[in-house]
Amino acid sequence: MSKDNLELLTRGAEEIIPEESFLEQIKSKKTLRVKAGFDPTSPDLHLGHTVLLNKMKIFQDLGHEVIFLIGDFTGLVGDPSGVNETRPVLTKEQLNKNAETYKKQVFKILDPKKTEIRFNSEWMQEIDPSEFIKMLSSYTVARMLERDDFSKRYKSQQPISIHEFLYPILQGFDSVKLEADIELGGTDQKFNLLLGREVQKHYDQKQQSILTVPLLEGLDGVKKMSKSLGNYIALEDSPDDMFGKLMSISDDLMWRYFSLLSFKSDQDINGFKDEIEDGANPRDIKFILAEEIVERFHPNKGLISKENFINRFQKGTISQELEEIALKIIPEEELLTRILKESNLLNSTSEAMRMIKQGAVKVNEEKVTDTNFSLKKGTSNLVTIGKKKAAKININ
RNA sequence: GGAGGGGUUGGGGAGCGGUCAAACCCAGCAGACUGUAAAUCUGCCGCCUCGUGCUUCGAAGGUUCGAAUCCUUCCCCCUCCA
Repeated sequence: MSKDNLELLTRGAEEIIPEESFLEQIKSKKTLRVKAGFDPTSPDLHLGHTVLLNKMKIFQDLGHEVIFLIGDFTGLVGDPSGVNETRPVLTKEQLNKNAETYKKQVFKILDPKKTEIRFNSEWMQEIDPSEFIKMLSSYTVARMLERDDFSKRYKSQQPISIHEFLYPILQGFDSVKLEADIELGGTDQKFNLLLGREVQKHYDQKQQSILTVPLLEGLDGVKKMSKSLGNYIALEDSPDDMFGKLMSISDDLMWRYFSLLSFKSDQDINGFKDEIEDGANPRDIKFILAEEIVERFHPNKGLISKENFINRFQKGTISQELEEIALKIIPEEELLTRILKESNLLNSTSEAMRMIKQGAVKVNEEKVTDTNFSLKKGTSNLVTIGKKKAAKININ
């Protein structure tokens, strides 16, 4: 194992525990079993997930066995990490559906031929009660309560369901079954990952090392990227959407994204920083980031989406791929306010009234100021609302 | 099982008989500025036929000239005691 490879593996990692045994494992040239678990709770993968997936890919490229574990059984329990209340339990059908979507998406990053996909229901469903008890005896309530979110909830008398204690242990048991040498996870998983070591020890197995990666901040730059917060970039987003969202992040956040998402070398990234110091426009550097990321998930679309972006925002013109809306009206002409609502560009005529009053609406490049403005039957009009919404509306 | 507290417009949270479409904060949206942003400033932020119009404050009734505010019943949440 060369020094470069080690750097690749540890770059961007938050913590490696215990560091010594990790280094030993890497240097041993043995093929390692590297596990990362995913809760099949959210059907869409976003860039936040890719921080971990990229790390898995690196292990994979270096010849290690990467196990993509789908926690279809533990999903029934619900991971209490970082949550201050009991999570709702998902139905079996929901879990299965989500798992399928996961599989489809991870191979945008991982090499399908080198990835071992496993479901923990595989062994959890078979487990017999005495084995189950043995497993649960691997950890104590007191130690479980050491965990931050549990202790907070316990102290503030918030409910903690018994089954929530099971989750970390089950996850640890997965490591036993898979004979994991290394487990990867987000920083919020630290407790669970460490507990895996305890469970392995309980089963007289060699303890895994753990490597945690930071949680990627979402578009707002503050909260972690998540679907429920709406600050995410999904792998399934269109190239233009993806590019636009990436360009909308703050300059500060750009560096975070560079280090966690880009495959550019530290040297390159530092070079970019120098360029900006020397007066380069940070926007142009952000272009590089956006293009790389879009290109990764939509091959050959990076440059096109960049051009679309420039056309749309920089030159103030609208890209060619406009949404076309056909609208039928009965009278000879119809109020623009109603048309905006009918076309679903806006939610209500009240909103349309406001937009017009605020000078946000343009028809065929002309700003509309009159709330009684109408469009005639048989015409085709380019309507824009603010900077983000635009459509060609054909009225018949 | 017993005793209290509460459900307000996306979230948080005021209001506690008229001046309430409902303070304030956050989120969101628009305009200005700019380097796409961010930050900042300004405005908006229930619905429509845009008017001293209409429908909202857990639900249904009731008292009143008038209710988010008072009464009754119901539903739901929380805390404390057991």
